[in-house]
Amino acid sequence: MYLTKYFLPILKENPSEAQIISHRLMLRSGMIKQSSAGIYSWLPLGLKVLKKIEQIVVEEQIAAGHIPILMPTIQPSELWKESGRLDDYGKEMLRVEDRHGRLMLYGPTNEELVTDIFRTHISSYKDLPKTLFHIQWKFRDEVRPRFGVMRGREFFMKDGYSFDMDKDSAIHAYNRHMITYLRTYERLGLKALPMKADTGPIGGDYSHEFLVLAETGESQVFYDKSVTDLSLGNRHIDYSDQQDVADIVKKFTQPYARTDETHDENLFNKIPIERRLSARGIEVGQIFYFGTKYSNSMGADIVMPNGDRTPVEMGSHGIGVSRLVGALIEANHDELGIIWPASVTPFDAVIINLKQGDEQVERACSQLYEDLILSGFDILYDDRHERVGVKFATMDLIGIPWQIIVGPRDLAEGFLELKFRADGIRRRIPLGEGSDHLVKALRA
RNA sequence: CGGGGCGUGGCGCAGCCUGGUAGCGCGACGGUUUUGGGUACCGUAGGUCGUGAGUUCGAAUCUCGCCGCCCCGACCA
Repeated sequence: MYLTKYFLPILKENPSEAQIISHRLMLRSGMIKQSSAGIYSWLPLGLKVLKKIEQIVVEEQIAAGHIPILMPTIQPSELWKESGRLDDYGKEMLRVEDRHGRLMLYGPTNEELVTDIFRTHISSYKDLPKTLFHIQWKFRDEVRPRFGVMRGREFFMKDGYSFDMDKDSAIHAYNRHMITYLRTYERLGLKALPMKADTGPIGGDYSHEFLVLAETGESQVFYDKSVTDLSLGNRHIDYSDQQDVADIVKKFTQPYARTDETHDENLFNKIPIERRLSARGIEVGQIFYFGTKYSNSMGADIVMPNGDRTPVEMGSHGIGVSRLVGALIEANHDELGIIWPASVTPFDAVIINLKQGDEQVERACSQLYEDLILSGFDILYDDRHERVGVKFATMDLIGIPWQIIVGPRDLAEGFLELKFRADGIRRRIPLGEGSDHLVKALRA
């Protein structure tokens, strides 16, 4: 993408409404624009990141055998009357009336809808287990939205719903989700710790939430340092192996890790003092097992092998996709701007032309651009007629991991410069034939 | 929802106390500048000062209502 043809509305100054760093950087780098309190438009750069996160989330769900669907944002209130949540949910639920005077609502979550889908089409244990998920915009009319997309009213979220014939199988679904989530966060380059959670308004008695440690987090968390050393790495997961999956989950949930809601001072004090840690955390996901709460009230029964009818066992599992954009920035930035992890960066590299208008340099830049695009990279080419300082500052701000710097001085000697955003280190690289050197460096 | 603050061109702000129909910086746009770390010069466009009512000869400035936005708290993915 040639920058002069793109839409990247950079702000030089901090908008006064943004207090925390991720919110500021998202506004300044032209990722989002506020539409009203807690509601945002996603501009090109922000949308690319949002979609990349979404893609990773989807891939990990599919890898575990979970099935994508898409449910609507506007839901009929009748289903919520059935489950009993129409009154329970309170003012957080945005209610609207259609032209016929029928009460509708903008979904804050989808248990009712998915249960309705399930009960009309599935009625036998033979069709189980099944996990349906979707990634859709949700709306919760927060009293006080804040922190930009991290606590908006409208938010993009993956929510998955598991259906199983018995509790054993449902717990396996729960465990499976925990691993898919851990994998997802690892791919995003985030350290997210699973913590024993309160079940909140959705109800149930089995729940973990995932927290990214960051000073601006909204929750106080307490944990055993040993939990931060755990990671899945590249190990292969066989999701059908119930025992193996349970063992992995056990390893990750064994060490003490709780938010202030479930914190138990006595248990915490049993951890050796040098491993006893407390910090702030951003919640980026939560998983629940809640049994038959909805299947019971909504009549989602299945026929068991012995012919008995019984309410299906359910769980729900959510990852805040739009919130993750903010969380990622909270975890990856410096005083100059954002530093994107390679997995979600809006562009793989940017070509900075130090002397726009110079025929040689322009030719070299376009050639590099073509070569790198052909090699499969997503490249931004800063071809603006701007001072170099402006270009460097802009690219540091938007946080593209690699900056390919091309100027007449180095070019005359057959070199260009490659700068890594994260550490600022620049390397002089021979232009060579084509862009082999670059491709190698970018893939490293 | 309780407490506090703010609403003046795209962004950041001044002017308001001591009423006399708007100003600065950045940005945008058009030129010149060909630049190795937030750009130099010239020029142009853009605001009925959130909104409604009131006071007054006259309101961005004073009074009241309403709306919006931000911060702290309670709440929340």
